[in-house]
Amino acid sequence: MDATIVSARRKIELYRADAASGGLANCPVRNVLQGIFGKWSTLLVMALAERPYRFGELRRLVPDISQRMLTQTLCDLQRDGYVGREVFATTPPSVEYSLTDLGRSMYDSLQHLLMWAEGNAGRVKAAREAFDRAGA
Amino acid sequence: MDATIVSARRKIELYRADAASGGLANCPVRNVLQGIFGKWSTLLVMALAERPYRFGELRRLVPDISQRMLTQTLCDLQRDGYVGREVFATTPPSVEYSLTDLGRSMYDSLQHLLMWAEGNAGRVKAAREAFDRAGA
DNA sequence: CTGTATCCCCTATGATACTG
DNA sequence: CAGTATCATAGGGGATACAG
Repeated sequence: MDATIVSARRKIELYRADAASGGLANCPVRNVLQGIFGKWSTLLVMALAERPYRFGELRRLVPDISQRMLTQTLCDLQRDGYVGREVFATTPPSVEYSLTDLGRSMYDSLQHLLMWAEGNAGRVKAAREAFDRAGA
Repeated sequence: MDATIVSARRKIELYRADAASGGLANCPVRNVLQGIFGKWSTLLVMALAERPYRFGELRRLVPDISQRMLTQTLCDLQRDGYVGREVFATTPPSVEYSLTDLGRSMYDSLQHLLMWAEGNAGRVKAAREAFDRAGA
């Protein structure tokens, strides 16, 4: 039984840790993951890992996002401690967002998966197409 | 400009790669991530990383999941090439699910984030509570 | 420029019942 | 045992208009 397998079992337990007290919805690991994998969260964290951005800059950088979701996602990331928000009393006012140390730390771990996704997107796509062909 | 920053910029570009052709929904990296971060996907991959499981075993292991979502999530994971499905012609029939090489490879990269989440769930929780206190 | 406030819709998820 | 089919629902997400 190697380290990977042991680790997997431990994580299942953690994932299910609070199953007794209200179901998996209260699981701490799951709570963290849900904050990271919103539709826009990962993309914004990636952007802010590059450098701080202002609100409008982010909007231009990610043209698909609605203003509502940009505000909301940034607020969620700030609430989880990944993103810091600094207001400058210019006229008109400007707001700068940046990764906190916690956010940077999280991003370091997230990167492994991002790189994997980047390198294996073709394989996954091929698997999907093969599966769909077989079904049809 | 260190490797992390360069890498971040590259990923943003990849994330947005197909923005022209139908929006970020067609982004290859995003497509992969969405398959991994469904509500139950990660948990099932973690379980199957430990050892192969039969359908009923998984259901008992994850009592919160509905039968419908267990079937559907397993099917999605199979479609993406992460999970293999083997039918045994016993009576009554039994079906065994296991991670493929692709699934194992993906899980190796996912693990970094899972370990981070496990080790930092407390920090994130504290950040949320501080944020909510300030707002209230 | 940086947000809030509404309204609306659609998809992911769940509950339940039925089948090979 | 291992699914399918059907119906119902909540909430994530978008469009638009307004505000400090």
